[in-house]
Amino acid sequence: MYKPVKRLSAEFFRCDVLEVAPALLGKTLVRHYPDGNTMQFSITETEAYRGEEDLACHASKGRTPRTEVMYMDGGVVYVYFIYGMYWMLNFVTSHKEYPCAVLIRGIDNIFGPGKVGKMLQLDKSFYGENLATSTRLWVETTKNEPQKYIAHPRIGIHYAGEPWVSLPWRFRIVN
DNA sequence: AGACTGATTGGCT
DNA sequence: GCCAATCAGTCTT
Repeated sequence: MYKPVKRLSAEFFRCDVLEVAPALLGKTLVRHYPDGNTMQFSITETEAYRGEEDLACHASKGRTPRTEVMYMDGGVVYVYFIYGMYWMLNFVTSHKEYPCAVLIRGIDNIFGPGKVGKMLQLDKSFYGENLATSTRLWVETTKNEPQKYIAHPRIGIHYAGEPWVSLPWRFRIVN
């Protein structure tokens, strides 16, 4: 049965990041490029960062100019530049004053958040982009059923220590 | 004003 | 497994 494709509303992002992160798997990420082209990608891997108490979350160091957007209501974009090379794409979730975000680690056959950001041609101007109203980046539902996934520990956060390095907060589609 | 670090990637040992 | 590339944000002086 056909189900119309439609953009995810802000409400989709305004619940627990541990619900939103796996729910984004299989959803369609749409990018309208400056050259006029539009491309769609299926989200294949996500990772959850949850509040100041999560020592792997950037907000664990408190509210700063960089993390400010994470303290907004869910449904906006958090991008940051890292290792002098990569723009990382995150969606802010939950509600005001509870800084949580989902890192997009994989889309289609692209594995790795650095490569995702490169493919999407992200830059600082996407900081705070509203996913409900943006004309260049948003997420749509698909006609597919919810995707099966496996949860794994998060990558590249050894500095956070236990229990954060071991929590299965990375979600990956399985066939 | 200067030093350090990192939610990565790709290349080399 | 190790390490360089490369720089904004953050912390220290």
